[in-house]
Amino acid sequence: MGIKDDAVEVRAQGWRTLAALHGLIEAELERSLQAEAQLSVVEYTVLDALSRQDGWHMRMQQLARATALSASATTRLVNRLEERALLTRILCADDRRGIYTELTPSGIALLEQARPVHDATLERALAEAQEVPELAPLVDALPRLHAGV
Amino acid sequence: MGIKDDAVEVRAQGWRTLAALHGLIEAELERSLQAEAQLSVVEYTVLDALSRQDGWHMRMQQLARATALSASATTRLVNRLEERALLTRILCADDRRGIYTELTPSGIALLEQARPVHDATLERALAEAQEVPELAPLVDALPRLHAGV
DNA sequence: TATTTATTGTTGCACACGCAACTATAGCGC
DNA sequence: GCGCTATAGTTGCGTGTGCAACAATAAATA
Repeated sequence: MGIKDDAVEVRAQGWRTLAALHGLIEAELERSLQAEAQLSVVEYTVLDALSRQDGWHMRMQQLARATALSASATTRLVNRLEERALLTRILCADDRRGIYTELTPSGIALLEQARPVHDATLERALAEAQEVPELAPLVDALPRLHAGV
Repeated sequence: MGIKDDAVEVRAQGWRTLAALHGLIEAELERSLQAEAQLSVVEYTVLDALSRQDGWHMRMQQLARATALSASATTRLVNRLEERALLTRILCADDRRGIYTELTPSGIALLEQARPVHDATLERALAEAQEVPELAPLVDALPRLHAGV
């Protein structure tokens, strides 16, 4: 029973660490992306996800999953980006309920401007987190996940 | 240069994995805690943090850090919990700017009711994440962080 | 002591979010 | 073909959030 309780506590602690690191990184990304490219983190996530998609288009629901957002939030997120002409909605031919989104040249350009900012901030945030004893082990573990790639 | 670019991409991918897992877990916790204890995740985080604090009181700023929230959001978060009589504000004697927060008996009771829900949901969410190829490596790495405890 | 500067917490405001209800299209059974 | 259920996306509404400006107290400096 002691062993079982330990497992619970270890999970809880792992979750707290994960949440803390996530909060720290997201806050820094939010600031720098907002300052350098007028993009929020989710907005950047959308542009980035679209750019890494074959053919550069995704359905609303895919975007919702990629951003961990609700359907309604995704609609408005796409609205904002479309109003700024960073992407366009494209009606789906075979399934007339579906809507594809696709980056515009402006969207690609802004993404290419924002990506180095994103990457540099991420590197800096991880370095800072490295200094926090609580977070350091997770920071170390992170690059090992996809090291083989 | 190829090596350096790889490091950037590995970091980005690690961050995407971290964000995805965080989003998945938080969404499930949000639902179950709301349903079973009328608590949001941050609200639970506050109660939990207070319960694990010596003397059971923390300053606003500590809470802000523990929840990765802004100062203003923390003020209102404490307002909500205080209105529900789950915690109380206590003026700091030595530093009259500071304000301590302390769990009430109701707060402790609700936390004790919510904690098993939280822990069970966390276990379930991690098990689900385990099934997602993208997330599995991180799920595996998580308990190793504090395994020695 | 008087003045300036830093720190702690709160409030006005605009905005992004989730939930529930809605419309429109697709797919299935008869 | 006709209904029924499921799915895709949008909109109304209430609420939680961050930023900037603020008040109150502490600490530093002269």
